Amino acid sequence: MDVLTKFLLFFSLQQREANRPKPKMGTSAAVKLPSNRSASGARRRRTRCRKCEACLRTECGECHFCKDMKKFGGPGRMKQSCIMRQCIAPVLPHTAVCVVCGEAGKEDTLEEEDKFNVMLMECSICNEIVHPNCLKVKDASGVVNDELPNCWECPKCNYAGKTGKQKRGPGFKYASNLPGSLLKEQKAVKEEGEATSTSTAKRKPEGDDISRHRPEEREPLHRHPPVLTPSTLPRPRPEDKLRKKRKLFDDDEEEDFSVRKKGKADEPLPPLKTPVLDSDQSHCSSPQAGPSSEGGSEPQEKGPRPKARRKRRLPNKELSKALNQEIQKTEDCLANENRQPLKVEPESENEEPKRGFRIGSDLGGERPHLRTKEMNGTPWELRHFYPSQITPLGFNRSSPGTRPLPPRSPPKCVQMERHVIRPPPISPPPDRLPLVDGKTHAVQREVWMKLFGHFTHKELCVCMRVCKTWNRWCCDKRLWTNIDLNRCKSITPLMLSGIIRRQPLSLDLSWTNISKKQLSWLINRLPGLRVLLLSGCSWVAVSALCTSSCPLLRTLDVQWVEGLKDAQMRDLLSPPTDNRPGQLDNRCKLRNILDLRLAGLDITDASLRLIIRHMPLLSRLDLSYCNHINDHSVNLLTAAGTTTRDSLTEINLSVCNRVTDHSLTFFKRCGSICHIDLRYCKQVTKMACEQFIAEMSVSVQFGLKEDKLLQKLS
DNA sequence: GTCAACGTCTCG
DNA sequence: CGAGACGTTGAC
Repeated sequence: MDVLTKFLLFFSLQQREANRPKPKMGTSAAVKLPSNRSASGARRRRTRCRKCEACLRTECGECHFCKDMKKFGGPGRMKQSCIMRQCIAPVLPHTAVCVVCGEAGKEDTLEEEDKFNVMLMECSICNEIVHPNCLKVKDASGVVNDELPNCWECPKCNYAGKTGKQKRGPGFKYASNLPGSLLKEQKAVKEEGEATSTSTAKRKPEGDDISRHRPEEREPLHRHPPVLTPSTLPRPRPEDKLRKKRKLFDDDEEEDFSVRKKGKADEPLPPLKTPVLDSDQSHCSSPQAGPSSEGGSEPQEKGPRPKARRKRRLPNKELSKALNQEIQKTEDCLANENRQPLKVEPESENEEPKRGFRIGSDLGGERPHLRTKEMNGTPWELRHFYPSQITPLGFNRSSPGTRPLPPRSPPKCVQMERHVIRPPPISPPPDRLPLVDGKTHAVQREVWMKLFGHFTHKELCVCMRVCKTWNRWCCDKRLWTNIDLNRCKSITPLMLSGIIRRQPLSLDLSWTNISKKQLSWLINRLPGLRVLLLSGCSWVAVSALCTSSCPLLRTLDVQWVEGLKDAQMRDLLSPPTDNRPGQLDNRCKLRNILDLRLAGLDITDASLRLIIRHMPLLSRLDLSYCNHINDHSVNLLTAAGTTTRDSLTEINLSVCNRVTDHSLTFFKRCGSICHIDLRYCKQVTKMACEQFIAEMSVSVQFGLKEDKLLQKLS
């Protein structure tokens, strides 16, 4: 598609957004909040949008929360939504009404441009829900938070200079579930990015603000419509995301165009502006407010929000790098994005002058999902705090805060850490590529898919930046069944998010520095994972498997894991010790393992006994370079009554110097053995191997593929 | 009234 | 600080 086409697409998306159905508002009967709940007023609980991909999914039945549900045999105590169904854009309840006029939102009755003033907006700081039109304070401007539908920082709070944190009432949840490490990392990442983005972030808001603010009061002037220039095209940048508005309700999954802000120097491409901006306002429909910036933690910081751009350190590998980039960009776009400021805040000067941020924001609106919630329902904060940053794939994006802060100090934002998890898209991707003229490209998706199937992951990441449709297509699980991050030094939150989005069947994290929390977080969100390669990782990280569930895991590679010995194997293989009601599953979490790779570990027969006991389906076992493995170990594995005796088809004992010829006699008992690797076993002789072949020939024909490498012939 | 699950509290 | 528990809200 050419740029123009993309833009057109963008516009159409915006329009859609504008037209998207709004939640019905309840009647005035709805609960009313205390009129003065200003700062601490109780917040209305939000409810599912019922339209996002997450809401449309069925429960996975495998996540932690599903397992707690009575319907899945759990105790039902946790009362939490399935992880995969956590709403991306929770809406105000139907019963919500304006604290001023007592009426529900009326956005359905107006055109896009006017909707904003008549829709209910919840202040993320004081929690007040009002129609912007009902506010008396006209001078001040509110800052819309795109991350969450109908959310903003109301003019009063803005004017007061409150920061989200300060103001934030008790209602804002934090993503307490997220792995701290992830968060931290993200944070770090963000900060890096933010440093650069600080100004931007704020700006955005500003720009946005301007545009968004009540039309009447303020002129749309502020907003500068982004100029589209061919060059500007769509690469989604982080910031863009920020800016984008999210379409809250849209079903589209990924959107992708991102517009660039004009002024970013960073951008590779010249900044674009979208002409459409104005229309963006319409986006407001789901304005979100969030204390944007506030990362919550420090009020001050808000000001200088980091720019959206993230500069994260990229992993060494190209793929990881590409993945990261792709994630960032794409997701930005996708993600819903950014908050849009309604008006310009009184802000600080530091910030950049309002630029036409909005541009980006508009675009951004496309994806609702982005706003996914966090686990346990803490998504809000994320959104509020980092509206822009939150993206499905990448948690962190540094997004600018809504409000500009004075100091540029790097934001610490504690809250920034929170991150939103966006479930993989559930809606079917478009079958054809939309063209500028409204028609579609003749070549169907499946044909493109065949083409994409020949690309490397790195190339796919590049393709994902081309346009929204390609983004969607290139994210197809079929193209990412195996994600290889082997030896990628830095596993970033964005990468983790990207992995979740792609739901690979096989994941190679070998020789990475992944942390326990990251791995735990990841595993819990990859219920369909079949192959997990963790060789060379630390035991601390691998220990995440002790508490995480990966029911379909078939292949586990923990070779050369530092610190993994018998005691650790026990922790890994032992069933959960929690016998409280509801914790019914006391079977080994790795009971379905078929292929276990333990090369280079200091394990003894104690571990083998556990393996025999807990892995009844074990077919392939790699014990190479295990110095404690000896003939007795082989005897155990092949003893009468053990499941491994019949299930083992391949065993690797190469470089096990304590194994002798005697082990070969034990293997004769194995009914299914097809491959025995005894290479470099000093105490195994070629003669013994030949004798084994001769004796087995009665029933099974073996051959020596290499010296001391026995393989069944056939 | 029932069911789902949000958001906060509590405990380890 | 994170995970779990649970009161309560919101939808139907």
